Amino acid sequence: MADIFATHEDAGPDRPGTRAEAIHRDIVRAILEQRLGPGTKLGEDEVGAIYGVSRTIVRAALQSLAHEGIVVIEKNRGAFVAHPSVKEAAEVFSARRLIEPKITELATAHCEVAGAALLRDHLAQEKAAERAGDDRAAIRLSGEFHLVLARIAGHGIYENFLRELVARSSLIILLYRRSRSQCCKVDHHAALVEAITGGRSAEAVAQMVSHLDEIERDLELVDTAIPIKPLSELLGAR
Amino acid sequence: MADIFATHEDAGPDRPGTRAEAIHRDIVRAILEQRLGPGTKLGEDEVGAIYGVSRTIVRAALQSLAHEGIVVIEKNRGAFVAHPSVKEAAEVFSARRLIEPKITELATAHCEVAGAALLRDHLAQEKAAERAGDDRAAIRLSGEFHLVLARIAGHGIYENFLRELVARSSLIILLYRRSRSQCCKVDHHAALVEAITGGRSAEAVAQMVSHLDEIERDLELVDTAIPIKPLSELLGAR
DNA sequence: TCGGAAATGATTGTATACGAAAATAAGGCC
DNA sequence: GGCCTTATTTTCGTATACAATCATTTCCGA
Repeated sequence: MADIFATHEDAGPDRPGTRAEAIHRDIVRAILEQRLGPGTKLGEDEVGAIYGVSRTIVRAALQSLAHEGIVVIEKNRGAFVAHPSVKEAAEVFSARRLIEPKITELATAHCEVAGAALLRDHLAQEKAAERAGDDRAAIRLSGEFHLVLARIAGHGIYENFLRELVARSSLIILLYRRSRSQCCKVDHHAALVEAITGGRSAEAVAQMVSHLDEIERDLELVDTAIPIKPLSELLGAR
Repeated sequence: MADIFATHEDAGPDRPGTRAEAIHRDIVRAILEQRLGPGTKLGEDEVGAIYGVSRTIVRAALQSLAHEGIVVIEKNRGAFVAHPSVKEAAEVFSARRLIEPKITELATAHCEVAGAALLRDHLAQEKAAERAGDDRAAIRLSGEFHLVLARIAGHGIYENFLRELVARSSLIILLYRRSRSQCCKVDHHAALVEAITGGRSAEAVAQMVSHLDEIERDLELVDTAIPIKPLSELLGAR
């Protein structure tokens, strides 16, 4: 089947799109890098000052983030980085266990040379970040690995769903992880890439399932005290 | 012109939340009732005039709808009701086939007396609408049936995902159905309710799968000419 | 000293104004 | 007559101003 309508956004180089989308991406990135923790207040003026835009733009970005469930907007109170409850955390991971095996299966089927190259390149980036001791990049890349898989799977809806789930996972891990160990081990990803590029679908799916199990096993899903995070000069700094 | 007063007090018994959310819901409702078809232009001023609010509110609603994939915003062009491609249609239904069996399973497990009452009440509404020949209500209720199931399942993420998928399904059915027959037969829903309230999980899941298969079988997923729809005095009128 | 009520400050909700981009219509040139 | 160019109009993108709401502080009385 050929893609008749390319209604989706281009995956070109870096595309600012609208400014609101740029801010959206930057905040998601900050969450993926765990610079922004749950409960952090995102004041409209404050964020607007950081990015040099008006509140109008910031509002659009925050509403978009709220729709993805990684920001909570309280009426007349403001926007805050979401603070997933234990129940929500469980929901996020059950959703991932449902969707990601399917994505893995699709990715294995659709993995042409281009896809294989993408995967190997991403894996190399992960390894490089880990070797360089760049924890922020490492944790973000390990989350984005799953999105690369979704991209290769060629299923836009699953990709969007997973984008949400991965971002929320980042918050959940920050809140509930019991160890300080790396959450997504590069070894697992490497094994996944092996199986996928080798076309071994069943093996790849099994790898993914056990990978997700391992991530969730490192969580302690009980209510914890709320860690309040300081202000944000964490944004915009690149 | 549309009377502004009507929308002002016509908030209904359900909570309006913010006004943007109310507009969001009303447009989704219009799509579920197939009063709004794919490609319909949703001008900001036009919609704002209908609901008696400023463009600011309308923008928020449209952006939210765009995020759910049922509205497409083209830069400097405006917002339009989405026109799902064949590929997107296939994606929507593959996603439903993945999620809804899981929802059915959960709903069966969590279906207490309250849930059973909800289901039976909804089923009665469907039957009543069908008997009354109210096609609009019938088609909307048949879509919302699946959302009731998700609500009973008690899984917020699945519920949100499915809300998106159901709305998009409505557009897809409008575009690609090959017959004029009712898309969701009440009989199927009745059988589902039977199995679910009876606690027969496997049977319920099987019913759901065959139900989805039937819906999709009634679609002809090939590109068709674009049916352009007239303006919207379809909104706000209840 | 403690508690409550009013004033104050900060922040968001909403509307409107202005500039920019694109679609549309009009006009001249070939 | 057809087509390219240009003027106009509509519509959106963004910023800003004002109003409403909530949180906090202050002040007074018991």
